[in-house]
Amino acid sequence: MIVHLDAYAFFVSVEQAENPDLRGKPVAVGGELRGIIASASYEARKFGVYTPMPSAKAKKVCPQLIIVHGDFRRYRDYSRRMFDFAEKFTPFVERTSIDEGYFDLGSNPHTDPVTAAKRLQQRIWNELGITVSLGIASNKLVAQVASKLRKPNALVEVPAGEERTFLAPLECHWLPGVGPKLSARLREVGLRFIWQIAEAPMPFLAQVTGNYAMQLQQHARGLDTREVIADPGDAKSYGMQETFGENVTSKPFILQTLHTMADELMSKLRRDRKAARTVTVRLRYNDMRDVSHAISFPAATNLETDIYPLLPRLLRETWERHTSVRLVGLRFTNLQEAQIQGELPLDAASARRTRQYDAARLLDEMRARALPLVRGHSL
DNA sequence: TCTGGGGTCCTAGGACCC
DNA sequence: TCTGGGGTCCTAGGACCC
Repeated sequence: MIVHLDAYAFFVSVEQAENPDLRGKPVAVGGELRGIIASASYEARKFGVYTPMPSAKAKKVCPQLIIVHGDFRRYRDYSRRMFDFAEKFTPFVERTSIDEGYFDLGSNPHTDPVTAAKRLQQRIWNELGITVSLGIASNKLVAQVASKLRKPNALVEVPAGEERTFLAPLECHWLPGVGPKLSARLREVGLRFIWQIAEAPMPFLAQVTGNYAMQLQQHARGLDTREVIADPGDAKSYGMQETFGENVTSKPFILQTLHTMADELMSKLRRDRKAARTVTVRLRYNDMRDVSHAISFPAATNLETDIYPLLPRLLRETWERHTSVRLVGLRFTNLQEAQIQGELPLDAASARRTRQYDAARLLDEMRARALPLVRGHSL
């Protein structure tokens, strides 16, 4: 059996665990200026605060709302401890996000999944003060839906053989992969409930959802063959984006922002001994239109000398005159293991590259050591 | 006081190769 | 000379997830 764990209002729960005064109050974690609500307490939701609602609007719907700024280091720490508990029950744990994951209890016939899940739920509450919901089913998909069905602090078990019956009466958007767009499209053609997708003739469904139709119908019938993966592997891209407090029309300012982002991302690449082959710049204009441009190198890199000259060019290609920019983003994709010293044979170019790489890494390490002394705290 | 930030995956068209 | 078809890579955009 597979268990899906879903923390309830995770960020807010962590804040409440750290500061019990916040319990029982309308609390949200979110940004101030043009930010959005990332997590809202049960009390806040009663006022109509939901995610991702603009913070400004949330404050309007619920004037007494306490908005806390997120502390992602703390959330990551709680997350790690939460999944450490799960690993005491089974080595087959797959984290899918900071507050969600699967674990497979299948192999041990002496373990009753429900009893084990209850113990885990209790333990997370006792030791972390975090409320989680758990879904138990024969596959990932059904376990995930089950865990989200009756939050908070729920434990929903779907007995083997009843997957399809369980999903049938739910509205389509409960299926993972059915977001606002597809949901609306399905409704347009009269498909409102999951049972209707399960029973729809395939040619009809294919007309509506294209190549996705087969998988969608499998899911609607409660079928899913994915396994719980203990090691999800490395990230496939590194990126950053920033929404400005006010829309920006200054190209130099945006270029400066891109440089800062590039520095940070290249540091991350080097730290993880990765290099990227593709760089993408994205602008979001004041009308919420996203425009992006990308360039690929013949070989992966993580060096300023390669990346910096590209930024003005990418910005120029993405830039539209007379339109102000609300967001700028930079992303590195097509990641590879970085080539580091000791690789043979070395031609002149790659030798220079290696020296640059070592110098850059050294600089990163020096910065990492110096910063805590300079600032009085570590990152 | 409209609409964040971190990602993944898919698609479609064009270039290019054989 | 006016033309096929398969394969791969690259780019831009978009849907979706938490």
